[in-house]
Amino acid sequence: MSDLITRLRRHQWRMTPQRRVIAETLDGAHVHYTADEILERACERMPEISRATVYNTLNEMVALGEILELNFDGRSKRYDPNAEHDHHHLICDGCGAMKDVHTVGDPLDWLPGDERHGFAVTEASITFRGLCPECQQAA
Amino acid sequence: MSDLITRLRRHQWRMTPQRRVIAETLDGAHVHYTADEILERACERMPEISRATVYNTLNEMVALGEILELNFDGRSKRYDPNAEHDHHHLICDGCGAMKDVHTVGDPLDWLPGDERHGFAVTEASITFRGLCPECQQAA
DNA sequence: ATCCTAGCTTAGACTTTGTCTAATGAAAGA
DNA sequence: TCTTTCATTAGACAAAGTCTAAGCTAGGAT
Ligand SMILES: [Mn+2]
Ligand SMILES: [Mn+2]
Ligand SMILES: [Zn+2]
Ligand SMILES: [Zn+2]
Repeated sequence: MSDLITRLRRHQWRMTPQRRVIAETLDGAHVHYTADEILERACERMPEISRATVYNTLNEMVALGEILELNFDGRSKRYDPNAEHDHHHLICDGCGAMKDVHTVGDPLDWLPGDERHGFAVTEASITFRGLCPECQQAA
Repeated sequence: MSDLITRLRRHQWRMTPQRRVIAETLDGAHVHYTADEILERACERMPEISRATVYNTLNEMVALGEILELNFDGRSKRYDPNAEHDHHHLICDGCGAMKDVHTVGDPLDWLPGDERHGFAVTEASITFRGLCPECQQAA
């Protein structure tokens, strides 16, 4: 299920131990770590890995189109290995839990022509918010 | 048309010259300045105003619910005086131009029950992207 | 009109997140 | 194995925002 590494191999991209550890950290469903969380996890397996390498590698993976860079809160960016299948996000206002979600139909259809200000609109990304099951209980 | 100041008066909120200048800078449609842009504009009318006051005042206005804090690019936050009417945003990938837009219908309806992961979903915000008329010409 | 006080403003130190640099190290083809 | 090119590293730097402690002021009380 190491899908991300398989995809990365397809590019001419020197595979170093550092890059492998970072890619393995990122692999999985509903994974949306910050650079710092990735560094922390990578350090458990490779204590000498540097912060600069984590940032370099993440930025390269984004440039290759194999991971997504997300900005939800204006604090740290989050990195999403699910770059293959278009999706949106659902975030818990209580604990920050974050899920990949899919809408019924194409969000571009929800923006009528007279609301487009002459733009050629090509993309829409949606952030849904609410309370996860655990946080609903707590409330 | 100084709508924001009118709204701010309704809260118990000491009206200082600094706060008035910041509120006046923010007033208007399709205004989405960064804190730094607001500081720059405020300084034209009140050169001694401090960066800390701009940040303090913006955070208070957000807490009062009279302006919105927006995060698009993971760089600086933007502040939106249009907090009364629900809306979304359309951004030009070329020049960064940003428009308020309205969808046909309620975005919460586009998220089916089996995509909600048990969350109580209360809000959706959409960022549309594309090219503005000027940037389409340039391309 | 003056006083008083809670709360506002200020400069600048500090924090967080991320980028850059220049020296060293190592992957991969010849 | 050798070589070249690209990757890694520590630490300096930068941008955006928060915090602190000292002085100032808006607006109510007298
Ligand atoms: Mn995702
Ligand atoms: Mn807006
Ligand atoms: Zn939660
Ligand atoms: Zn444009």
